[in-house]
Parts: sequence; C-alpha cells; structure tokens
Amino acid sequence: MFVNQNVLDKMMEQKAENRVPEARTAAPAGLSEPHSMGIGAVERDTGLSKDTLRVWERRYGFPNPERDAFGERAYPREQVERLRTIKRLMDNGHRPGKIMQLSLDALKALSHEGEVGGTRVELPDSLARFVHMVRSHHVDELRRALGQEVVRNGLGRFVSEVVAPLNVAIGELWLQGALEVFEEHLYTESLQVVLRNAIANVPQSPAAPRVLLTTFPNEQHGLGLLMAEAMLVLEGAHCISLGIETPVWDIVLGATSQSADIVALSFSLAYPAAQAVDGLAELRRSLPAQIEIWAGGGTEVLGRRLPEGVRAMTSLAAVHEGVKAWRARRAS
Amino acid sequence: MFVNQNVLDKMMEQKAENRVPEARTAAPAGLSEPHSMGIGAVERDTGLSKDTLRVWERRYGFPNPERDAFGERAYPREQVERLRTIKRLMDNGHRPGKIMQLSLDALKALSHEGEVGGTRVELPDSLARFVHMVRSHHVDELRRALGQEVVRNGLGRFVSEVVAPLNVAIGELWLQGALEVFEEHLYTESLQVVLRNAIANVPQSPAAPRVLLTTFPNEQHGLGLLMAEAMLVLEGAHCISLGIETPVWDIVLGATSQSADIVALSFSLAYPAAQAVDGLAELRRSLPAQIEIWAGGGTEVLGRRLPEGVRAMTSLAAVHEGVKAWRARRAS
DNA sequence: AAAGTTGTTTTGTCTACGTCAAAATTGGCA
DNA sequence: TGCCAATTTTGACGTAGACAAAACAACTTT
Repeated sequence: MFVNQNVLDKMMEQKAENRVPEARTAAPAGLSEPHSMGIGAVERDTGLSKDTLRVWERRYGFPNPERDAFGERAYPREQVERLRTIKRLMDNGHRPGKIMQLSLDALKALSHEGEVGGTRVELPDSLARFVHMVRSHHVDELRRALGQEVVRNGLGRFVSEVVAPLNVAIGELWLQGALEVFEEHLYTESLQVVLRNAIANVPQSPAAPRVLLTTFPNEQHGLGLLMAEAMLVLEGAHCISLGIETPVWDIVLGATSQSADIVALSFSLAYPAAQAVDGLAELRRSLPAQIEIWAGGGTEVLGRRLPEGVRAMTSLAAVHEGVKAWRARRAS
Repeated sequence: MFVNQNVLDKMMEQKAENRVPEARTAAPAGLSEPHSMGIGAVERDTGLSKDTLRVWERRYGFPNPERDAFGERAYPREQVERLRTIKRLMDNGHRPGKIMQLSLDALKALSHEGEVGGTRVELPDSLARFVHMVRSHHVDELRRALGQEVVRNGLGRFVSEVVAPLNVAIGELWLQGALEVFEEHLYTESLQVVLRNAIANVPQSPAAPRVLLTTFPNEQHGLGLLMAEAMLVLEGAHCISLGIETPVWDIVLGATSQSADIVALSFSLAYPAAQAVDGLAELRRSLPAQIEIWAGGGTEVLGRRLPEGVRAMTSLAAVHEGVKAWRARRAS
C-alpha cells in the first residue's frame, strides 16, 4: 500500500516552509556549535558503531574525518549529516558500497526512488489530518484527536481503519527522509498511550483463548503488538504481553508457565524473512503441539514459506476469524 | 523505522544465546542451555565496554573466557556473574585493579560492607508479596495488586515506596541470575501498564514547566522514564515523552520544537558512565542555555562527574524539590 | 515463470596490541 | 590535618588483518 504522492508532497513542502527548526541546516538559535565531533559522539548520533565507522573510512574513503591535535578523528558536521542520510538509506535496503560514493543529489534522488509507478491508495483527509499533527509537533492535539477517534469508531475499527493506514503513511514519510527521528518517536509514543489506554478499558474476562504476545529479538517494533493485542482483547481473548524482543527459549518458558493456548508473534516489514522463518521453526519445535503459533504483521513478506504448524494472520481483520476458528476447533 | 545499530547487534547476539533455564523452572522437554556468551552480550549485560573487557583480560587475567571454534571469546556464565558483581562494586567506588583478583567470598564481603552491622535490609512483606507473584508468574494477580496499591497510597507514594524498592529487589535477583528473561519481561510489562494507566488518570494541565523525557541511545530501560513522568505529572508539570533511545541531536530538535523548559534523561545502573557524561556534555553544548537538563536514575554512579549545567535528580523524591526550585527560579 | 542450488562478493564484527590523557592514589611537606 | 606534585591506574582511541554471515548473481530444476 502506498500513500498518495500528492498528499505527501504537500506535506514535505510544508516542512520546508514553516515551523520545523529546519534542523539540519539551521540549528536552534544562537548556538556556537563545534565544527566537529569525536568518534564516540558520532556513534551515538548515527547509530553506527565505531568499528563500522573506521572500516568504512578504510574501505570507501568515507567518512573522511580530520584529525585533532592528538591524532584522533574529528568528524565535520556535514559528514555526520551525510552519515545519517546513508544510514537511513541502508535501513531501506541500500548497501553501503553502492551509495557511499554518491553525491548528495544522488542520495536525495535515491530517497524518492520507490515512488514511481506502483499502486497507490489515497490517503483520506481524515488521516492526513493526523499526519499533519505529527509534522507540526502538536502532540496533545494528536493524542486528543486519536482518543476521540477511538470513541467515535470503536477500538476495532480504529485499529484497522486508522492506525494501520496511518502507520503506512508515516513509514512512507520516514522512508523518504521527510521525518525526523524525534517526530517518529512522538508519533509512536502518542499512539502507544492511546492504544494502551483503550485496551485497558476493555473488560478483561478470564476467558479462553489465552494468548501470549511478543516479538523476536531484533524486532523492536511494539506498535504491531499493541494493535494485535487490541484486536484479540476485543474478541474476548485473554492477553499476556511480554513486550518486545523475547528470546525463543523464554517464549517457550513463558507460554508453558502461563498455560497459553496461542503464542502470537508480530513482525515488521523490515524484519529479515530468513530470521523470522528460522525463529518460527525453532519455536514450533520447542513448543508443545497443543499450543498454537500465530504470526502477523509483515506476513506478506514471509509468504507461504511459513513453517508447518504456524498460522499466518494476514490482516488485523483475520484475527476475528482466527479466534472463531480456534474456538470451533477447541469445542470439537 | 529508526534502529540503533548497536542495539540491533546486541539483540542478535541475545538471540543466539538464549538464557539459562534456572533450576527451579521446569524446562520443557529436551532443550539445552548454552553455557557461555559472546563479548557483545556481556557488554550489554554488564555495561562494561568490549574494550574494557579485553583490556582487563590482558592486564589482570580476568575475565578469562574460553574460545569458541573461531577463536572468539566465550564467557562462561559464572564469569559473567562475577563481572556483574565487580561492576557493582566499582559503581560503589572500588577500583578494578584491587578487586579483580579477590575470591568470590571476599567480593561478597565487600558487597555487604556498606550494610552496617549486618543489617541486611529485609524486604518488607508488603513488597516480598509482589516479588513472589513475579516468580510464580501470577501476572493478573500482580497487576491487580499493583493497581490496588496505587489507589491505596496514591501515585506518588506508590512510585517512590513500592516501585522503586521493587525495582531494586528485582534487579538484585537479576544480578544473581535468579530471574528468567521472560519473568523480567512480565514484571516490566505489568508495571508499565499500571503506571501508564495511573499517569493517564492524572489531570493534565497545560502548565509549566514543560518537560521532555527520553533516554540516550543504547539505554533501553523505559521504566525509569515512566516513574519520572509519574512524579513530574504529579507536580503539575507538562510531560512530553519521546520514549527511549533518542539521539542527542533529536533531543535538541524535540526540546526546541516543543518549547520544553526541561529535558529529563533517565539512566539505568548498567549504562556506561563515560557515555552518559559525554552525552550529557554534548547535549548541554547543543541546547539553548535556558533549557535545563535533569539527569536521574543511575546518577549515584555518575556522582560528581556530571557536566556543568546538568542537574542531578538523586532520588524520585527530589523531583518535588526540583520542580519547586524551578518555579522559584522562573518567578524571579 | 517460480523455486532451489551454487559460487562470489560484500560487509560488519572480532582479534591483537600500542599509545596516551584524564582520573585516582600516593607521598612529601607546610 | 590540608594541600600540591609525582606516580600509578584506567579506559578510550589508533592501526591493521582475518573471517563468517549475509546479500547477491548466475545457474539449474520443477
């Protein structure tokens, strides 16, 4: 699913025009920024390890830091900037060797590469509204508006008709480098507050099925988990969430100790398919047969390669059918 | 979305070496536990950098990891535990060269040194109750009991008198290797639900000060953040949380765009002190002078090394005084 | 065409050891 | 005892090479 390009374009223009301290280029007023940073600071800022930074320099000639009086690397601002761009492109599947030498313009072009052709879905105004709130940093307004939406449509429709497409739209923007990290954080945090609050307000019955929710290590995306929990709770399931990044072994321990009927795993699109399949297979091997495994999220990617004995939740709506089917199986 | 590379790597390692099933947990059939960890995993677990681990080995002969088939360090479990103890002692002011050679008994003796007259502070029954619920995996009961405690004592006392000491107790167990990963996850998740719910129920006024909360990259512990948020909200502050792991630069952007008065950072004990100090210094340099920086959590560790212009919140109770003092400063 | 299988790059992490400034400790002296 | 200088101690950073795992490309098979 892609977001209507025009909408996105408008939003990006907006960014350039008003509000945001057009960060990169114009830092907040009156700061005497040092022109260079040490390798430790760059590691913190870019998320690239010291080892990686050094090995890139050795191999590709970039970054190309100056040296201070003690012979230590001093990275100029603009190189750090460039590193951040490169990091973002790599998160999008580009490889360092290919893009390291490119010009700034070429890098920018790459950001917009995927936008040509393909099927696009209109982002209705009702959703564009929220995106705009994120980009203008109106957190309170955003939170309030999302909360209202829950009340208006009910949690189920809120999740599948608002949150899901909104996630796609935000992801698109992120892909294009049109979102700052902190804007993404603001969005995630707001949604988390709203969803958790909504979930807490659904009366929990100690009914079956008992579902243990979590993600594999390396999967930090917790929103999908919350969305799944919301849908499951609505179906009258009893949810126990372990949060994100639980090692397989601990999933097994958790599921057995909690007498779970189902273990639900959530995957983001970026999660390496091979790792997911391997993990699921190992989990299936380690888990008693009567405990089901449900996988949801980026399952389109996993496709039909899913191991035997793992059920794919292809959409949030499928959860309803899934629970119904489980109850039918259990009854017999 | 944004993924910190270091975190990512560490997670991958975590996957590779699933945690040990403790003796008391009935292990489901036929899974074996790995008995050693890679250097990256040890770094994450102990907060000691890879460099430090290697240099200790060279200088003091400890740790003394085995090597796997590829010649890479494989730290046996008991050595990791010893490292954790040593780290804790160092946080208390001891120096590596002195304590590295000591026997396990000597280390234990040192640990209990501060607890004068063998007055091992017993965990009151009121708290032991909760610990027991975690260890017996009674999540629902735990959640209900915690919720009741909030109502009974009020959020403020709940945080400082229940959550804080409970965290210490759980941390203690973790240190001793007496807790499974999934048990820790259950605890964290339960507490998160209760705290978030309680925070949501405090009437938010758009009053000053406006506080931006987050942690530095590599600091994944969000509970401290939530506790701080709870205390701040109770003082009538307006909180905007960015969640965990925000790069310094994005903290700056976030703080300015949100017109924050204060940026609050939370540190766990395991967070490398050097990194914290560096990051705080850089943040102080990049942030307009009128925006204050408050650091809380493992500040005992940071001690007097804190950079100029950073306020230490030495305890949760200090938040009350802090806000009061801020208002006084602002008034004048 | 889609799905395996193989061989070839690419890439990041690890090893090892050297250097050095900042912090902590010690010793000397008022 | 208190203070300053000399002396350890300590961890971050520097270099360079090795290598497994992942990603890719070029095939073959269904």
